[in-house]
Amino acid sequence: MSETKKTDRRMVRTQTQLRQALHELILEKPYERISVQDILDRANIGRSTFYAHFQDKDDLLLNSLPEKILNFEENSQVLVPSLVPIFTHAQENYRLLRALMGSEGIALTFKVGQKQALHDWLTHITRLQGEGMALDLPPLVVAHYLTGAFATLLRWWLDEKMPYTPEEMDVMFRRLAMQGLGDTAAREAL
Amino acid sequence: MSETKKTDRRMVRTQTQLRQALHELILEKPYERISVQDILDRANIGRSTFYAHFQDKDDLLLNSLPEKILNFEENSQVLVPSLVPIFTHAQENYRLLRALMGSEGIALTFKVGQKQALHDWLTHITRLQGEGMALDLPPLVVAHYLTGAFATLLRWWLDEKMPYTPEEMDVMFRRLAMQGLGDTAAREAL
Amino acid sequence: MSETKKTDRRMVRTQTQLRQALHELILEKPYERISVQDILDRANIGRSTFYAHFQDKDDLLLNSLPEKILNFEENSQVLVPSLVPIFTHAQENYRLLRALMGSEGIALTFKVGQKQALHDWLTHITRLQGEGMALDLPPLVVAHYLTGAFATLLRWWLDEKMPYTPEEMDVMFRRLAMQGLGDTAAREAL
Amino acid sequence: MSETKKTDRRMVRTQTQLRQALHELILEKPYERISVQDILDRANIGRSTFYAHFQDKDDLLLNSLPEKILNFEENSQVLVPSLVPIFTHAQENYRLLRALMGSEGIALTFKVGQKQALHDWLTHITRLQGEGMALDLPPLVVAHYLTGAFATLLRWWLDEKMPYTPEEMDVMFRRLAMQGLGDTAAREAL
DNA sequence: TCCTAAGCGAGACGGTACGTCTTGTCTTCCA
DNA sequence: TGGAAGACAAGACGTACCGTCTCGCTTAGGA
Repeated sequence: MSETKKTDRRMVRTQTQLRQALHELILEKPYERISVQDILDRANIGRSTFYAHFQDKDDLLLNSLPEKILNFEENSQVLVPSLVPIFTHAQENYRLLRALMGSEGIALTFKVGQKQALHDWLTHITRLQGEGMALDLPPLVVAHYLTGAFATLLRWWLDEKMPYTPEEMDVMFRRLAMQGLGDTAAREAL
Repeated sequence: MSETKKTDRRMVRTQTQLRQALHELILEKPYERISVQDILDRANIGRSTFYAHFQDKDDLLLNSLPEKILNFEENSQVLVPSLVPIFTHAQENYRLLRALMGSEGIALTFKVGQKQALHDWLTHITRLQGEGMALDLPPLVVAHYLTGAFATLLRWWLDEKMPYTPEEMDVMFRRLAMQGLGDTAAREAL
Repeated sequence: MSETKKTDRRMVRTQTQLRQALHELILEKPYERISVQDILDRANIGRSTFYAHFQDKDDLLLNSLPEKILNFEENSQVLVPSLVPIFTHAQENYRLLRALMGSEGIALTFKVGQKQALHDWLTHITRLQGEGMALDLPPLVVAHYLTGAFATLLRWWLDEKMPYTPEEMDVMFRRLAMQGLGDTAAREAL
Repeated sequence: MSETKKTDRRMVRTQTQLRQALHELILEKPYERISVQDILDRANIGRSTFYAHFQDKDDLLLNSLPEKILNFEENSQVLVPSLVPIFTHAQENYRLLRALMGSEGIALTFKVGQKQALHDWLTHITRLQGEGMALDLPPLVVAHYLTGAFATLLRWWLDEKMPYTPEEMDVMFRRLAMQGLGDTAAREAL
């Protein structure tokens, strides 16, 4: 039943070439300084073909990146699920992500990823609430708090050349998220 | 000792005009679509003059914004000081910040602000540690965690047209930071 | 002996559709702004099919136009034969020719037509000379002179929406060609 | 009181460079195959600068050519003034005109030149009529007839590498224009 | 009647040029 | 003498076409 036409395969190939070319270029020079023409030259692709497939250099970038940067396993009762897979995934794409650091490319990537993560987390929290979990803070606030903290930590971790293992990061993050700083440090009331 | 020459005053005036022009334009159209020429036309300033004062459109923007988005009072023993002044400050600049939302302008602004906040917070934490506070997590991790969460919440708050008062935001944030979600929600171990 | 295969008929049909489509489009917009794609869309013809039949848009145009714009009756002893049939012919194709006016299309058409006319006229003159006619000017000069004058007049006549009848045009042209302006106007020597 | 500003001189220089570059390129390859980019590269001129001065490659061409291809001395009582200066002028620009031959460039040039010539000739004829000259043909017809014949002859003359001297061409043309072919060849009435 | 080759539509593709836009530099003019 | 004005080089952008090509579908005409 494989309905893949020859034409489709050609298009997939074209897109792959473009993605590949962009990846290579990202490793070579700052994302901002990569022009569409650079990509075309590298991929041996015509200009119009590029614009037939992608809107933008940015569009291609997003299409080029791992589909799901964040990937929640959605059946647990835990409010903050393990983030090990995510850190591991980032680790696997380390070279590319690192090369994007500091450029608009990384901002774009994280913007999209964070949005996705936010949505997932919000859905998760809402579901748990529906299943009877008590939560005396607005879910939106919690979700933004968590994703913001997480995205920033992830970014820092990559920036600093991954100074901890994914497991260590996960433990630290969940510790902060679940217990806060109170046990450790605070001696005053708020 | 007042060494303010005529020339200086003129230069201040020029810069003010440019700032003002940018502010107006930000309220009119997306930051990305504002060209240097737009600013020059609005301010009745010559091109070379602009580049004599600022490197960039971005440079002008950063110069145009409230100097300190984040401003810590640095004498308390509290790990998470009150954030009310910051929310209030943002509230006062609401129109401008709102207009920047979604554009690269806000990314830039927050990038700078967050960096500043990170530095302040880190200094603060380190000082407390020096004064004997126990903290079993790396200060860098904590500082990034907190600033990331805070910046994201602030951004969301502005995006959503400030659905809570500065005081409410402050309470919620500190609650999450100090106690985490554990009391509320978690019933399982990690 | 009719060797017309079905296949041939199919091809004729395709070419006719293309010609027809071009004609329609010429009446709708300037020739330069008609793209091959426009023609294909109008004719419901595939791109490759077009290029199997014609080299060019121009090729199609020339193929689309009345084969002989100029048509000499070749037996007379008159140096300048009646041009009435030509004007009449142009009159019949008036709408199309008019629509082409001002565009490269008309230039192309007249270029081809004038070339044909030149050749015919030159042959004609040479034949007359061979039959004993005295002519103290180079035939090439005379032929270019006449065709140039004629083509320009024809063009003007179409441009001006045919302000005279074909017969009037013919009389005036032959008058100028045979007698020049001398009788009328010149009082000085050259 | 020479009011030529420095800025003006700079602009003149830019335009001259562009003209010069186009001239050179025309001598090297067909006009159609010269791209704007070619001109820019040759002239060391920026793209935007080009479009600030000229609409088009064509615009530049027309600006590049001798201002007046046809130049009537307007005080004589002669219906067909001497064309020697024009042929001579063409002769001086022979290389350039020759290189343009066959391309759209020459079509454009002659189109503009012929239009100018037509206007001048028409004015001339009309003036003579006003001064009492009898002319039993419509001036428009005469003017188109003459300019058409002349332009075609000029083109042919250049095409054929100037087989006659300007004086010879002038004599032949005026002979044809003033006396027609009648004396020579015609034995029949119209 | 079947089967094979040609005509054909559809449209992806590489390539080229276009005219627009913006940037940052540089030169000239003017107060 | 320093700021205003603005010409300029540079070069990326997204659009429009072009002519080539590959692919299957349809169909005619010979076996």
